[in-house]
Amino acid sequence: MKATEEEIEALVDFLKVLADRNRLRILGMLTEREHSVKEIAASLNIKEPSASWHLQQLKGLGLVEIRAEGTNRFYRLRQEGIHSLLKDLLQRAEAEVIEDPNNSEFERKTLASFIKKGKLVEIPARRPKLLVVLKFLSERFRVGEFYPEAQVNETLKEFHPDCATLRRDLVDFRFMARKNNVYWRIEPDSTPENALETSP
Amino acid sequence: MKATEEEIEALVDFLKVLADRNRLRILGMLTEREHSVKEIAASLNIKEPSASWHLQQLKGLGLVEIRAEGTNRFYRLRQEGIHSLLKDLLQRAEAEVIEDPNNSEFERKTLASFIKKGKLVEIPARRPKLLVVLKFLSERFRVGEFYPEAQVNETLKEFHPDCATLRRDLVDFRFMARKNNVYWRIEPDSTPENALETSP
DNA sequence: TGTATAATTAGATAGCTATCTAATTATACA
DNA sequence: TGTATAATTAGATAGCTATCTAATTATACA
Repeated sequence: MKATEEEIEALVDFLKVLADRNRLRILGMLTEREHSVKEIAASLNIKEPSASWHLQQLKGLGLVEIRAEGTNRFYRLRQEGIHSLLKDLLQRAEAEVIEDPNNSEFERKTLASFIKKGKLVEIPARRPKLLVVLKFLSERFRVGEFYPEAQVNETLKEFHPDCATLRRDLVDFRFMARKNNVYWRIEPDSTPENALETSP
Repeated sequence: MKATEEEIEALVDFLKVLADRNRLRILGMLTEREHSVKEIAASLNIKEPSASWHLQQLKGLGLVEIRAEGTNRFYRLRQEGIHSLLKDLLQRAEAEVIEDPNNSEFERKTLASFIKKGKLVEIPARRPKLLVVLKFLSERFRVGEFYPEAQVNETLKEFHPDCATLRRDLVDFRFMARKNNVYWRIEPDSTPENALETSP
């Protein structure tokens, strides 16, 4: 991706406005129906000037528009597209970071539940789930490269403190091979013989 | 959309990390290849501790991972999915806010160039583009409702200070009708007779 | 074992922003 | 015309965060 400086500035402006708990809640409220400033302030438990300020931020991005009625000013979402924008963001925030498009549904769910914010929360006890996690971990290494044990440990420790168990499992379940304290990743379809041929 | 409080918190955390010029630039750099902390600091023209701090923020979201090599630590994107995530966000930030899925390509482009951040940057001189903009503006009013002139002006002023010209054009090009200083939107397929029948 | 390089951690700070209260503006209505 | 209600604007401030320098940690290599 080649983003120009201008694009980055525009995106930062956009994200900065969105990256606020109360403004997201306002957008959430407005997906249902229009609301006056007073209503919004009451719902968020903030004073009216604060609500007014947030709404002006959102208006600056063109996300909301105003309808005046007496002394009230009803704010509403500018377009339904925003609806899906928010929904998408929510889903992506949780999932996209972790998902691999090649993964099956089972693999996807397993990884989603065992890997949170880049950490392995627990080494799965159940064999099928363990295999999914080991496959995922093995993909942190490149096929064709050779890794000293210390480096394997360091990489695994990023995910879980018990790198020794993970390292042993990776070898036992044939995701990685080992010789003279040097490790390498086994390609899914490679045979032990092939792997040995390329060992250091 | 019904977002739980937890979902909102997760999304805010995610957006807060992304809503930073330097972190976006780092992600941009990492879409091309892995980089050391030193390289990133040099590119962004900040000191190494600052670069390190940004990378830790990104790591906290699981967006990047580390490969150690000697005293260097090379950071790389965690997955290609992020690539498309960023690209999407960029496009959306620009376009989605404004776009209407029903619009033709021409309408989409015209609106994208004339309406920036919810403001009409200029009243188009060319007839076809003017019509697109007028259609868009007319959609700010509900069919079946009647609007006093002051309210029409206020709504139009949100887009451009010269509300008088816009109001006149809306009537001249038959997007809206007017009687006794009250305005209403004409449905695309309604005839002048129909419109008069429902006038107040 | 000592020196150099890279990175991180600790601690300080400038600048930004979400919030508040008080004042002002705008509208409705008696 | 005066009063009440809603919203915005003005001005102040607490709290957060991106940044820096200095100190520490980790690794490579002579």
